[in-house]
Amino acid sequence: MISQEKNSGNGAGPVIHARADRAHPVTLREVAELAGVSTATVSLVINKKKNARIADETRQRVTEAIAKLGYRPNAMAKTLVSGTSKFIGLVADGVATTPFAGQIIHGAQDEAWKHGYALLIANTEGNKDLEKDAIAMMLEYKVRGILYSTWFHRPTDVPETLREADFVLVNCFSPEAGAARAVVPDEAQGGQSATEILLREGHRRIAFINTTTPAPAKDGRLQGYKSALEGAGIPFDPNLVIEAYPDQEGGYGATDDLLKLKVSAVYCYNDRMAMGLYDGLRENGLSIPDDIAVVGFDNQEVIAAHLRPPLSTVSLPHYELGAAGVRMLLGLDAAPLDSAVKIACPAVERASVAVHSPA
Amino acid sequence: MISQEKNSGNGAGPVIHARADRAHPVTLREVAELAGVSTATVSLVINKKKNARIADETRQRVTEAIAKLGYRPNAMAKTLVSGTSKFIGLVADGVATTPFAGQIIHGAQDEAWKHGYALLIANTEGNKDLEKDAIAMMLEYKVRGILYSTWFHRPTDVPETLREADFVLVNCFSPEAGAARAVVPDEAQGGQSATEILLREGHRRIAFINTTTPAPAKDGRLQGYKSALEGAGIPFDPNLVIEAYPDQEGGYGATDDLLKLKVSAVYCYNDRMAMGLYDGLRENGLSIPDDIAVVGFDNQEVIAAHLRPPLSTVSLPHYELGAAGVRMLLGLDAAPLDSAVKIACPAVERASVAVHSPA
DNA sequence: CCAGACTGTTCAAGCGTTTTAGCAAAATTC
DNA sequence: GAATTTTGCTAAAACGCTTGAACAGTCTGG
Repeated sequence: MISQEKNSGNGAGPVIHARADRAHPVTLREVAELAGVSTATVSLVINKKKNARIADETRQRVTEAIAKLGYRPNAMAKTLVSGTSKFIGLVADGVATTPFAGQIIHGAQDEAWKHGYALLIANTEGNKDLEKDAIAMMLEYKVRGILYSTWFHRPTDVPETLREADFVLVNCFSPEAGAARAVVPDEAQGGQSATEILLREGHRRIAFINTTTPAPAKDGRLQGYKSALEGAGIPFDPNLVIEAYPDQEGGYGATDDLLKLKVSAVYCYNDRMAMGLYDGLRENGLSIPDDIAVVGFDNQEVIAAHLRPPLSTVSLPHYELGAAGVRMLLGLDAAPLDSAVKIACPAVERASVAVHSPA
Repeated sequence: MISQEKNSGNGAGPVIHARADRAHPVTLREVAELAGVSTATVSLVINKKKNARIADETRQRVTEAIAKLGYRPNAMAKTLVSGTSKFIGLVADGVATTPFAGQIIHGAQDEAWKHGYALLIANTEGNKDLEKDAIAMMLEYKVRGILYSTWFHRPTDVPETLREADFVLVNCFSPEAGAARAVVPDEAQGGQSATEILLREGHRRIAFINTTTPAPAKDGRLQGYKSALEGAGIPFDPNLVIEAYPDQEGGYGATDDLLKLKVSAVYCYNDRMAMGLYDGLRENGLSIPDDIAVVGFDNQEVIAAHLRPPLSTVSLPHYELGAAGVRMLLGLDAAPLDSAVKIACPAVERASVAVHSPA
């Protein structure tokens, strides 16, 4: 409607450029002039100041002028006055590499939005120079704070410049204690939940195919496996833990070793290994879950939900990590400096573990 | 080093807060005072103005003052003066839903960065209200322009407010001609490439499992299949085209129909269908690629690269879409209003199609 | 040795807001 | 009906920066 009015008189010629005429953006002053008041008044009306005393009639006139001109406040000017912007920076090392980062972004954005903040995202793909530039850019835009995130859970150095801002590590943590606020997934609890899915169905002899790659997840998930067994009164047998590279090929390659263990169930370090293992088991004529039950870890949708049979697994709470990071940054959640906050990894049960209905 | 200096004298007590002291950000004026010059001079030094005449000695002093104070220009103030910001907005409907969006972001960011722009990303997950807020936010931050992207190639309505900005549609297009600049994948060429992978290996009777869901991709990929056959002098046989829902289950379910066709090769609408088809073929005791060759479409890494055997497919050029979108926005690439620019979908050959070395 | 050119630097206006102090007029009190 | 309070609004400074005009000095050529 508005742009219609603005464009009236342009005739019915072909569209030259698919955008409205916005050579000179409308400013507060113009609104003020049209409404016949001062800019101060317009500002007061716009921001609905509590103790501003504005006559209803005036408020009305201003509102109309705003609508008529299609006025948009200039956030830059606003920020200049207030000192800090309504931006939260998010530097990620792998938005493109992995589907996970998307969830962190999503969670962070929803939470940020809720508090009136917008996300300024920089994807570094691990490039340190880019990272430095990205942080510099964020500092120049006077972000409220920065979320520094990694695509897989790991220790990380805190870049020097990051310390110039308020920041929270997301899905990573600083090895030096007391150095940074951080939020990470609770690997141990996740590993325990994964194992418990199997225990609950009566499995007693459960193998764990761990990763060969050192990582907090490697230790945590193993720890969880042990805790679960202990909780079920089953002694931990190190022979039941084998290791392989954490991808499809690794899982496939572990098949033979696994079969030697004569277990009725196996818990894989991640869904990709489980996917490879599916192939290996199938080639051996074994059926899931009847011959052997399988659980994974990560809940990587494209894989887990669509394997045949669908894979029981444990979710990495990326969405929650992002959201919690924002809350910690804004001081809404407790954020200890001495240890990372842990977010639960919820179990997701699917058909790769038989559901024995109680007799 | 710098922050060391600032903190010297703080004693060796425990770290209270993991961030530098930045209560009052350093301004241009402070730098000017320390250097004993005017703010104008500092500004000139910082921006390396061509025709600014600054004594080396002065330049030196200013540079030192900047370093010493750890000065960061205030981008907001800069923007206020210049009128438009160095932001490009990117609204996406599915950063979290799909791994693809990450590539669009990545491409857009790399290209934007190259030209001194930062990306202001908003993930709407399809929510129209959110979308409107997001666009409003971008307009208030006076973005240079907006990239409006969808996670799968489709027609889309252009939101009214989007027209207030300079914009480009990415991975989508407006059904009304001449209404918007747009960049999309070249589905037809992709479909042709996919089919040609099979033709090149001597297959003559090739099935196409298309999707049941209407989409530009459905038509384009079929079109490409036809062109490829035509190019090879093979008449198009509609009976060789079957349709199924475009996911693993759909591909799996299409197995029986496919087998009836007695083809030596099949081209699937996407990788997920191919993944399901793998299961179906395997259950029928058929081996890939010896009994039947398979190609997919999308090049969804987690799937295609890691199936057994790895899947030959065609890449959706998301990275390029993002990059091209930015270039079109900035006027670096031609950007016709009357039809979308098409980006090639490159073939990715893997082991699901036998490679017959020439005798 | 002076006009003109050049060099190095500063002045000051302006970008679009917010916000505090203050002012005039209207309403209320006694 | 004077004093006081309340109401409705505005003036002007400030936020941190850029930039064209202007200004002293110093060179240069004639």
